[in-house]
Amino acid sequence: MSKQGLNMKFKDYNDLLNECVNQKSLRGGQRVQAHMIKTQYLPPVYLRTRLIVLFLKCEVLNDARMLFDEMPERNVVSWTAMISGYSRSGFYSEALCLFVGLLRSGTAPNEFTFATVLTSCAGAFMFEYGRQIHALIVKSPFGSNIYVGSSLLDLYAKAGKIIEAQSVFESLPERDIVSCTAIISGYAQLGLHKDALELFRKLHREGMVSNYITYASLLTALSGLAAFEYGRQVHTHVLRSKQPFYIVLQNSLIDMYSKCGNLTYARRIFDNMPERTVVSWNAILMGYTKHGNGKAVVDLYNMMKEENKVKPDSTTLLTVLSGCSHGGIENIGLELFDEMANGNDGIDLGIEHYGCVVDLLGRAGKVERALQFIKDMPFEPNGAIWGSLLGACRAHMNVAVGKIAGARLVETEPENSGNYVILCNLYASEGNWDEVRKLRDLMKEKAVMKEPGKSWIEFGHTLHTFYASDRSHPRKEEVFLKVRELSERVKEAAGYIPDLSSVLYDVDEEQKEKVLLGHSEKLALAFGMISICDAKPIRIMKNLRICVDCHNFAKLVSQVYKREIFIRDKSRFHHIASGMCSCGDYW
DNA sequence: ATAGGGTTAG
Repeated sequence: MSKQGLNMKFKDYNDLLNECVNQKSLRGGQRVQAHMIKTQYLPPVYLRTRLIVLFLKCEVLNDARMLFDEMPERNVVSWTAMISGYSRSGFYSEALCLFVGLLRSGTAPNEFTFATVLTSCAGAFMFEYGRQIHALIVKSPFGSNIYVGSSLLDLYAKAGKIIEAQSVFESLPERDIVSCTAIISGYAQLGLHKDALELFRKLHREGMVSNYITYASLLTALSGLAAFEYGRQVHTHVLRSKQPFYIVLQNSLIDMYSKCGNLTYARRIFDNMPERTVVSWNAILMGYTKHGNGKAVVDLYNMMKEENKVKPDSTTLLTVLSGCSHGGIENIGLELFDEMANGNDGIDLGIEHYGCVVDLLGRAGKVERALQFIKDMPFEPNGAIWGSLLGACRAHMNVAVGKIAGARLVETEPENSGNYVILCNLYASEGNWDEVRKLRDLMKEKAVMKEPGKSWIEFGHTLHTFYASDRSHPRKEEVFLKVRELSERVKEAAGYIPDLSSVLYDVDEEQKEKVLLGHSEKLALAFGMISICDAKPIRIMKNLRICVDCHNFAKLVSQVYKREIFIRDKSRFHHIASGMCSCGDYW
């Protein structure tokens, strides 16, 4: 800026600032600002706002805020720019505070403001506040704006109100790829994977042109369904469509393949990535964790630290600890926890990380030490912690500690029926039938019906779903006969004894066995034995944790029929072959 | 001038 620049006017400043915004030049903006001060030029609202936008773009939020606070007057664009700056950087509550300031100042928000502020509500989990803003929008002329609409439906979806989200989506005067992706991902994020997939297919038929965000959301749903064939089709399609291969999409592919049981494909994508984020590492680590491959988890974690390009986050640490536990390398896990707790990574450990240590100690049979650890830890133990300890007590038949954990669990989560089952088994093992009876009464009174158990299996490009004692499948007769046949055969050949203590209904023994044979994973297994060719392994998915009896049943089937079985339950993969399971019977 | 949807974990 030379001498003749000293009497610069609005237009000159404006041109200069536009140039700076385009080039994202912070220094340029600062020079313009200094020049204005030097020449005592008082910039109008418009130019001040341009400068704020530039600072926000360069991520110097505090400088932008200072300019904003110094403004003698503001218009809706200045407010909105500042609000969206906070929102983009994740300072949602700051953004919401400013929105309140805007309303107080008597400025009328516009469609840009509403779109931004709804995103902030979702980010800050302030759904009730979002609903109030929705009421403002209804009174405003912006209800039919597509940006406002997609932001609003996303807010409802993230609040778990999918019906409201769907109705906002349907009321949109027009649809574009963003609003379509928002509703698909809404279903996927809520675990309504089947609905997400169906909606995707419908919108696709209607001509939706997907982009990489749409595919990432779709892949979340396919991971949940473990729909391997479909997932692979999406992968090929994405490759063929020659979109730039975004990291987010590769991350979803890693997750999809590992949740479909194909770690080889997942690892191939991971290895070939030119750039990785922490999510890429977490996704592949989680894959090995769920498959019980503790060594691979630790190797990868070391590789990550050696490479030193991507910093681990708290999810990484959690996954690594959980990987050591599921992978049966308790000592290494405990060592790593000490390292983490001493702050090498500068990440605060949460109660979940301490929960992993309880798992590690419990799995190693150090149940008393686990109890002591819980007493010493800097958190108030919650249901997950006591549940983990109770699981260890069941596996190692430690009735004394089990009573303590069980008592605390019945207090903290009286509605969880699974806890009663384990506790009853423990008391039954020492013949304390009085206590068993009391617990059953308590359970009848307090426990609620959990999510119904279901299992599914991919065959002939279709997912076949089974519920407990299901009679809806077209081949049900065949399936029931096959379950009986399997049961008789493993009884004879391998001494299968149904674990009747897992059934808590008050019915006779014959009925109990019937209940056990009706479990959804046994139905899916029988269906797989009928329909899938002998050479192929059977892959079953289950929405809850597999029960002890079904686990045992599958092991014996694998032994007697010489068949490889993969079961993905809520917590991990069980790779079952020759009568043994990769989980080491601890899950 | 200012705006919406996305990947891992529990």
